[in-house]
Amino acid sequence: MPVLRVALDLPLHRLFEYRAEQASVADIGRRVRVPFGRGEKIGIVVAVVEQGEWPLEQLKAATAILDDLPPLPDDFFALCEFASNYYQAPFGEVLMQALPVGLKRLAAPQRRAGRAVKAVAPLAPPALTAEQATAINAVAIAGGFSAHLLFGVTGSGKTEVYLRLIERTLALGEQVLLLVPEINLTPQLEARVRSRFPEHNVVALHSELAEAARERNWRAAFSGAAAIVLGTRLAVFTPLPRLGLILIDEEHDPSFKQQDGMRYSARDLAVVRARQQAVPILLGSATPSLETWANAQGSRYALLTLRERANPQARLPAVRLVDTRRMVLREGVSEALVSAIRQRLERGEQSLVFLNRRGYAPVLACPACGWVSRCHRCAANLVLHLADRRLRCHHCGLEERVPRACPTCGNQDIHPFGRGTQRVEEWLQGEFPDARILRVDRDSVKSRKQWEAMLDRIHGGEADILVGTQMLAKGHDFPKLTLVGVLGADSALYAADWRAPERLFAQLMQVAGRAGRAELEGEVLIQTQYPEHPLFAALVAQDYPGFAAGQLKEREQAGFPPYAFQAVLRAEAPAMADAMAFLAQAVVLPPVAEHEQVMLYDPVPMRMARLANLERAQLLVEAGSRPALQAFLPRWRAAIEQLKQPARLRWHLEVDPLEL
DNA sequence: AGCACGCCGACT
DNA sequence: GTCGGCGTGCTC
Repeated sequence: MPVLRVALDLPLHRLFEYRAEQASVADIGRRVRVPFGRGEKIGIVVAVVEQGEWPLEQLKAATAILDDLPPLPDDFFALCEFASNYYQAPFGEVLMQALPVGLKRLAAPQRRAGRAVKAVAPLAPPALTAEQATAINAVAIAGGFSAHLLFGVTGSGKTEVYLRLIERTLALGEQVLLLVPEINLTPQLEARVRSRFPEHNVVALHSELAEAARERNWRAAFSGAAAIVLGTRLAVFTPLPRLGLILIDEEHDPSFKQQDGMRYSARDLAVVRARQQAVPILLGSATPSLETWANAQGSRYALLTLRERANPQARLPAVRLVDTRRMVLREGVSEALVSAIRQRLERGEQSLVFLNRRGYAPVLACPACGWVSRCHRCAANLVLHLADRRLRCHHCGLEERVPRACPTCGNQDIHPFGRGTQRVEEWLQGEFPDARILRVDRDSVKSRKQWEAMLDRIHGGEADILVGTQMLAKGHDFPKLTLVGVLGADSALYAADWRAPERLFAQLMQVAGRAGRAELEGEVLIQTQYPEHPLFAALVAQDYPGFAAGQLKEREQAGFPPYAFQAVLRAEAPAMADAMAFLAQAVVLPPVAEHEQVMLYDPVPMRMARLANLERAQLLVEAGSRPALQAFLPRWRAAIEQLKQPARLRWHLEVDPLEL
């Protein structure tokens, strides 16, 4: 009697066995309906054996092996198995999160016919620069697995390199996986890919797609009908029978890291997948992550640099610092920036004021008694949103109305402190009464539809001044935009997070790239109290390699990644003492003593110590090598699972955390 | 993760 | 006298 070994979507690191008379090894990779507890579940057949580990008479019979889909292939299992081991996530959970929801349901709802995709007229490809040709060739001639970093500033023509490589891959009859940070923010790339390959089926895979569309596209990818899969991090798991190339655009972007459930890096898994399937992978960025840059300086990745601008008419914007130390600012805005904006208004050009803080002011406070608007569920302030007269917590979503007087002492004279986009917008409107100002942040743009409408308005010249957060920094070409002003950049310079400079540099390079495409010269004005800071010097020189070298040196001296390998154990509970006590037990578990190359730090409350009424603490684990860390984690995790779990405590492990 | 069973407080 | 709190243990 054949026995099925089945992976189920459970937080357990083991498989379950079922009897199945008709089963054979051909069923490995098929979904299966099985009785579980008093109900039923959908699982995936991982193995079919003659003799299971459990006595046959204790096994239940599988209800049905589903064959509406071909079996999931070996390479899919291999990637999931790697992810399961590397991130300490249960295998069944990893497998199941990789499938569209429709395939995990017991009762399959009837499917409707898919809509046909409208064809677009193809565009003539532009001529290549020498550097582009070299890069394309380097990827094309490498046989089997090869990893490359395509390093080039905005406008250097990275996309054209992607498109040519896609073209070559399609010509070989192979499929392309193109991963992007957030598809909603980059409709231009999707449009460009579609219009370039009108003969080929391009499908999108991201979490904002409707369930049915996502399943349809996933099936098209799996069946081989789709030639190009354009997706966000979740798409890295998509089974592709003829995968020939993986591309990762904006590889440094933090959104490639999943922040809940299994906390994986889609970028890192993509490299693993490329190696497993012996295909080339190309990571593109103007400001690579320091991990990737270090790999490209060493021998792991080949470095392909695009120095020239693909459009020779487009010049790099001039980046200037505005030293605000001895300046009178009005609402945080310098006279230099005001007059630069005025100039643009007179010339009929657009300006962008970048401030990565939404709302009117980050806090409302009473100068008489020291009261500040606090969130009672989080260790955070409530942000003043004057547009709808609410105080709002940006972490848990708590909302309150704005009090007229101080809730503690009754003082009527309470003030907003600091500035967000709403306040800057309001002030600029007073300063430039005739200018059309558009605020672009998550409060003014809530959906993809609104975002597209906003982009249309900007492109249609309906705005003179844009005030916005990082939403505006991502790859959009605004042809009439010639000035970028940056406010509030300094806060990242003295942040406790040692990755903050890396993120700030990337963000400022990206937003600077918005200025002066096409024929008009661009100018970037960065207001700062630290004009001598090396980060700004590198930014003015637009010298990423110099900046990266400095950062890597600091990281090496401090023993931070990529020169150390980290994991964190986090615990959250209603009482901080419970979270801390749990971590204190974990520090002294037996495997800790047996792994001398692994160092465990003392448990500490997290930076955001309270979130949505839960107290949070964490414990950092560090090793000098990845193998040392990887040898330790499974044993430690198993021991943690055996611990008595205090009531209402939840914990998780994160490998390669981006934020501590 | 669900979902049972299993013993101690405020309610019809 | 019960409804229900969540602690503990199991699921092939």
